Amino acid sequence: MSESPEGHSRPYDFSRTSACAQLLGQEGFGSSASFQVPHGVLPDPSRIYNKSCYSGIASTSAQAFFPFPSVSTDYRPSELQAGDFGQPKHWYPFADYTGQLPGVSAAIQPINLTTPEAETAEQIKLPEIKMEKVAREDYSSEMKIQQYLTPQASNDMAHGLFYARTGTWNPSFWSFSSPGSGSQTPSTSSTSSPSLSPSPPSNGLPGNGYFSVNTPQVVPEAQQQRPATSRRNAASSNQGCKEERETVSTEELEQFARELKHKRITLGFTQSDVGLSLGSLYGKMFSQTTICRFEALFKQPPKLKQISQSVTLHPSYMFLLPQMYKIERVFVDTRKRKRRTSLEGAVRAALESYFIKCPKPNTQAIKHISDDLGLERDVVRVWFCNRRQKGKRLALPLDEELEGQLYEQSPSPIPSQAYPGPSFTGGPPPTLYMPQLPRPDVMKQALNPGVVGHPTR
DNA sequence: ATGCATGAGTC
DNA sequence: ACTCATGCATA
Repeated sequence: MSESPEGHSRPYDFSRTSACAQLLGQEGFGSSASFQVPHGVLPDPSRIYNKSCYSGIASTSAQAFFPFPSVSTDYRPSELQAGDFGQPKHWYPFADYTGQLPGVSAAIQPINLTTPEAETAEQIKLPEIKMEKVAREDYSSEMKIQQYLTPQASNDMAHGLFYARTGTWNPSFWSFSSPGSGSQTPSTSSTSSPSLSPSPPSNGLPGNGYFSVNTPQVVPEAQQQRPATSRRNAASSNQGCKEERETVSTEELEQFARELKHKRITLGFTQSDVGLSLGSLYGKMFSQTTICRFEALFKQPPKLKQISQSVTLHPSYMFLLPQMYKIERVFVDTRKRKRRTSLEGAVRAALESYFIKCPKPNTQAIKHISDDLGLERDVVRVWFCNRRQKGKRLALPLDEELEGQLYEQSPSPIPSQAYPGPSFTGGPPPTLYMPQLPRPDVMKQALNPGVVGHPTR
């Protein structure tokens, strides 16, 4: 086996996180109708993904205070750039909003430092985070959201959540979360104040008003109870009681994931940004990995599902981020994580082969395998665990399409009788853990008994 | 995007 | 000891 070079640091890039989620939430999911993405509008994707493009102050701090107009402007930046290749480095997602065209430079400036919100942000002192890459040690698994509510936040919007700004959200999609929203017209303010210094709530900004959300406690995933019954959605019943909302349908969640992704990309944020920002909402951040899995449409774990549900139900939380963002370094990577083992192709194939024969090897079997392949027992054990997990993950989505016929009903595509060794065949063959749609390369080998006996040592 | 790892909860 | 949710590290 081989190991990866280094494996200890656990950096978390807090650099530009703060505003992100919020942005995403902000209007982003607005009119889905406008989600058309004219291909070709993104001549140079790298630009958007390139961190340098938006690592600057401008984007983050500024973004936070812009109620994007309609999504139709997505990808606008490209357009701008089209005529301004001289400034490839800066991609300002909201340039269009500001009404400034090419003069992008303007948009690049720390525009909103003058806005009330900005001040607030400063007071709360969130910020270093967003601008610079903070020391890697900043990896903290915990962050505190201290100011969930800005003082002013308040009242009128008390439970109002984001309703006020429903305009920016896609009514159809979010409606179920906004009691009053239904009646609102999406027009809103978004267009009203393109200025660089938008004013507070009243004008539709995701400003303080939204902080009224009381609540951190509303969100805790745990609380998201899901009334088995409902399938709910839209519009319904939740008069004012944001806390309990019923279950969001799968479709809605998928929709959410899609829009989240779309908006994220549109705004030039990374999955990490989203994870961190979301974290500020729930007191727990998520890794890039998790967000990635989430975006991958429903391969995500239930827990995240709940979170998305929460966000879906309480989109306004998305607005809270920037101002209250506060990360506290709780600990500085003290634990030592085992170095990641990198299994060679042949070994993997062998494991795959074993897996097919017996997805759930007992201790003895594991020992046998580890000996055979020259791997640590634990490595083998973990591999099997992960393999099973992977199998499920892959199987599930497919399941829906296939109506579960393949995985739910049949234990395994490959009869377990094949497992070599007396002690390995134990109980009934497990279900689900099947490598569906195996990658040819891997499976070919895996299915070839030959490799099994030839571990790479 | 995904492979390997960790840790909590559960059986 | 397993599942599950999630993260670090890497391809």
